[in-house]
Amino acid sequence: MAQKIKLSTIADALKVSTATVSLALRDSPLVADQTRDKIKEHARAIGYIYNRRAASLRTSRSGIVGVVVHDIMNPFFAEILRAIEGELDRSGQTFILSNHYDQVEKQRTFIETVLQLGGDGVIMSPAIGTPAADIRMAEDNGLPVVLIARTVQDANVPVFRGDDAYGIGLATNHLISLGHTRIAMVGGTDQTSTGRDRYEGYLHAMQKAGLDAKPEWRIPGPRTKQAGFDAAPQFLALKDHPTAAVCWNDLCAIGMMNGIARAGLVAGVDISVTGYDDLEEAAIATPALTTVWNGQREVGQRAARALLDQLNGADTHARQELIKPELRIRQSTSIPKER
Amino acid sequence: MAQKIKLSTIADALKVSTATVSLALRDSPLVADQTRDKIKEHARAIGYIYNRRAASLRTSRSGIVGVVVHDIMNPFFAEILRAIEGELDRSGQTFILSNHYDQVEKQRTFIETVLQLGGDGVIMSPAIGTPAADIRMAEDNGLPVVLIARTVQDANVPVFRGDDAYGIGLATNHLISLGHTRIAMVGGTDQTSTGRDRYEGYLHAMQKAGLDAKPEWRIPGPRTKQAGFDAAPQFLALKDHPTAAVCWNDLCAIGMMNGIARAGLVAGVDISVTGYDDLEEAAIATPALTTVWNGQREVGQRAARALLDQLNGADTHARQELIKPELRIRQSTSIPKER
DNA sequence: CTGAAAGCGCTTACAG
DNA sequence: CTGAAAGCGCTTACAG
Repeated sequence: MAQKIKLSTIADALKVSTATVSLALRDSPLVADQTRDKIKEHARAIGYIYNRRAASLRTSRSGIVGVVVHDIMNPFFAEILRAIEGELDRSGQTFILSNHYDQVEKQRTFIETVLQLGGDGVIMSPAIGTPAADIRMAEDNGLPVVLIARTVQDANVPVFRGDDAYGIGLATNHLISLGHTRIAMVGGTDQTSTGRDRYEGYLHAMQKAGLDAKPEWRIPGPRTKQAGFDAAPQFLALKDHPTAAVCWNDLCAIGMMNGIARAGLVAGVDISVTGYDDLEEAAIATPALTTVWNGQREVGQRAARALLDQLNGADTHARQELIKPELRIRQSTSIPKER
Repeated sequence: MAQKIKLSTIADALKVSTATVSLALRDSPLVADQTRDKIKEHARAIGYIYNRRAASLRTSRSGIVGVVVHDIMNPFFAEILRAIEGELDRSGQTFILSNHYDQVEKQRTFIETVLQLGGDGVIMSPAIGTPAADIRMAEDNGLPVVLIARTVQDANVPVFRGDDAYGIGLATNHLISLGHTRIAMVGGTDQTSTGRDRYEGYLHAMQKAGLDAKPEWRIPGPRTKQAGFDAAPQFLALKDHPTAAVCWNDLCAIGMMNGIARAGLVAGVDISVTGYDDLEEAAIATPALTTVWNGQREVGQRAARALLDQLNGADTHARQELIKPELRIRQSTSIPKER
């Protein structure tokens, strides 16, 4: 590694000032075309690398956006992240990513890091138990925050997520219309807005149809394939043998379908199962999963755009945008079959 | 957002110099205990945020590590990333992440970004067609590179990956020992070292057993669930009806098992299928997938540690570390059944 | 143990 | 259209 090349290296070689070089490299109209071309050409030739730390120290804009979610291994978040990446890329923003695994402490550390790096903003799916104060802390230090997927009480920032109560209603009503009367709800936790909203939505749909949603029919917890798989025996042993399961998400549903298969039953024939999210793999699961499209791409795109708009000075008032979910009927649901 | 709080804010308030504050905050033994405590206490009280850009401009160490892989949505990489994250976290390093989707150009842009941010190093699974020059460019600019999963010809840097030829041999030999003689290989591309090595390993195992590996039995391409799913009809229509498929990875295998189920056949009974990687979900697939453990966690941990060691001045000579894969026998393989 | 001063590599008014 | 100079917020020799 030779001598570090900086603006002044170019300036000296070309007998101009660093100010001119700086402006030229950023295509300022203040610089004569000829001068600019000469400078850019030389910079490329000697392999100059722009030092963003120095620039950002001066301008206090870093081009960095922090993104923190529960777990990027979860395809639900991965799909959102892809959309965010696409948007940020297009604006030349770099993003730093972290999982918080629903640990408030880890999330706090991450926000701190973004602040230290002079980040321009943060997009986050808040960890369970995130206090509004954590979000206010970021904003007080000039770091705008945008929430995705989950809400935080009293945090006065934009939120982008699906309409959970409505969406789970679509799935529940679909099963009811097929003739199911004993429908269980599997997965999700009351500790998140998403978990509460979906359970409420299920209860509401059942009540509206005049059906009894027995408390025993709720199996809370599962949010992963493994957990859904493990919950299958529990579901099958449920009192009064429900003929259908509304699952909290696709992962839980796919896992449970695998668990049902292990028990010698066939999902979509013996037991109807619905998912939630419409992950890419929902369509190729066996059987193909009836689920609710939850607009991951929409959420990611809109959240990123909202943040970018805000960075560009737009007045992004704290708004809550609910994406309208849509039912996707496939093979995992059918008319009830008594066991 | 009030007045920006910086070192000198604290220094002024406490009638000490910024040098003392700087040293105190970093727990230098040069500072008297009393002074240090007073400074740290005050810093916390007024909500001081350390400006890493400024510090790193001075020290030329940023605490940032770049990580770039094909696609974080791919659980194979996601599992590696988790391990990397764990290691970096422990050393207080932040990582910025990017997908290159096998586009050399996107990968180059990312390396450029890491350089601009003054990153301390890069861990990458090189995109198809990565020229050694791209890696040399990073190193020439003081950015150490560590490769994972794939090799780049003539790039003189550490590589951590599984022993592909050996691993695929385990799967192939397992099928042979069950009595299969017509075994196809599905998925993977010749454009990566991984793809070539696994195909070679399969050929080698077949030859060693005196079996004919017909070129038609190779279905190149699939690396995702969707692609594996789509390849199922093609496999089932193969000349001489192979009774088993060695798949290039778990995703392809799981997708293909779903495709086989759609065709009314049962994987693990009518057709034997092996995967590769032993992703978390391999064990809960239906049927549970016989596969080859590929040490994702090992790869991630060792790669991260190698980089950290290098940052701490260790002489990390360019070495290639092959993790020894292990066979995991489950339900998707059985004795051959003629169709 | 503490302080004064220089410098990391940029950008931005301000002159000319 | 171009240049000289100050300053972003730290850290690091160097004195004392």
